[in-house]
Amino acid sequence: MENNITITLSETELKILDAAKKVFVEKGFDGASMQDIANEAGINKALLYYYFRKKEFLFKAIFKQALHSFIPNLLQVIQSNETVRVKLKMFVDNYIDMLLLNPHLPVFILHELSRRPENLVSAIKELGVNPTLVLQNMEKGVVEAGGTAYPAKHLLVNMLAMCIFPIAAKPILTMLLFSGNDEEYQEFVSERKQLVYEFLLKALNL
Amino acid sequence: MENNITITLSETELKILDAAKKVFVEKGFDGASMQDIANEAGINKALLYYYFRKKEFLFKAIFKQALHSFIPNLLQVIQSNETVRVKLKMFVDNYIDMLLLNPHLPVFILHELSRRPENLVSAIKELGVNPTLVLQNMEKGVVEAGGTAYPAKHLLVNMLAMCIFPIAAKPILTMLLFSGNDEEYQEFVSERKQLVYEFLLKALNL
DNA sequence: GTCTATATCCAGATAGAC
DNA sequence: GTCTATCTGGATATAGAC
Repeated sequence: MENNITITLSETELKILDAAKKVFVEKGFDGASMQDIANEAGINKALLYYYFRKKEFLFKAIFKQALHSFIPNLLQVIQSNETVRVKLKMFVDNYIDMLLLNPHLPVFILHELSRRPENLVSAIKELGVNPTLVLQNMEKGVVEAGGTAYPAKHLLVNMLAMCIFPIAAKPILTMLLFSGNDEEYQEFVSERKQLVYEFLLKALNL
Repeated sequence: MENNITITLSETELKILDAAKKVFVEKGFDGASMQDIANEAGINKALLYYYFRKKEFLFKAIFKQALHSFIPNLLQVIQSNETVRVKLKMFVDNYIDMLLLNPHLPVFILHELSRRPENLVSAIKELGVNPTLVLQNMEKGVVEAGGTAYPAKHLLVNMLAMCIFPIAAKPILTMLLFSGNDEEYQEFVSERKQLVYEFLLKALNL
């Protein structure tokens, strides 16, 4: 199973990966052209093919990275020795902060997975994440802290939803709730770090 | 502002719109080809241009429709004479049911809006939805029913998030939580109609 | 209104010079 | 390794016959 090797990437290869990440995440696989990526990287288009041979291969390299950020390292937070409250706060804070830095990430991942779910099977395996344990810990942790039992899968989805959706739906929310004012939107999302946390506490009776 | 007219659409035009909806919503603007749409409609490609002149025009017709479904008619539910609890239940039930029938809708809307937010301004105006009143009503309704005050905009986003996200993230959730078993995923989403409702009640102390 | 044929363009991909 | 030049296919879009 461990057929990975570590290689040192050249300067150019790094430039390409950076550029490809930016372009793919913003435009999606179908909307991005190899010319776009070459321009962004400041190199010749043929070089892309020299290093990656096909658009698809370059894309897969990017997609894997992106998926790793998107599926947060729940294990680390949930399996830590903190109280449930602290864990929840840490998770929401860190995840929303990460998403604010990568605002296009959610829509990119959701769109590409919806177009080509096949990619997922292999990618998930490489992640090595098994959520079952995490879920059991969550549910037990809540009850032991005196909270109300709530199905762990639904709780996890609720948490992710409340963090991810406002980032994914930025354009429509900015328009609908803030008349297009971007600063108000940013402020709103920052507020959510505290408000989502409180919402979860109340819902779980913690 | 009212420069709309009502026209009767021909059989062929309806076939085209149906096909275009299916193809665009599944593949996105960049991923869909006019040939795809012609095939789906069972007609000649040139006919598409006869009726809509440009891919973009055909797309806009579809997008407008889709946006209307995606921004639910909150007004109707919220402004009704029911109790807050009933309103919440009705909203979650109806919205999740609609999304289950249109599983690609969320990602389609989010992706296209993220690619071309310009389209939004005009589309929103045509919707004629002003959420401010709705929001005030929600907040007041909760407090008057004996619940805990919670910022209405955040409440609205939480509700939408918990309904929309599990549909948008179907592939990854099916894989991560149900080892790829589709029926279990479907079952899970149906359960949410009740569980999201209860989650909201508890969080609002209702 | 509906079709066939075709023009035009652009994107992915390769060949080969340096 | 990096570039220029080029091939090839497929996509948008139009012309014109029926």
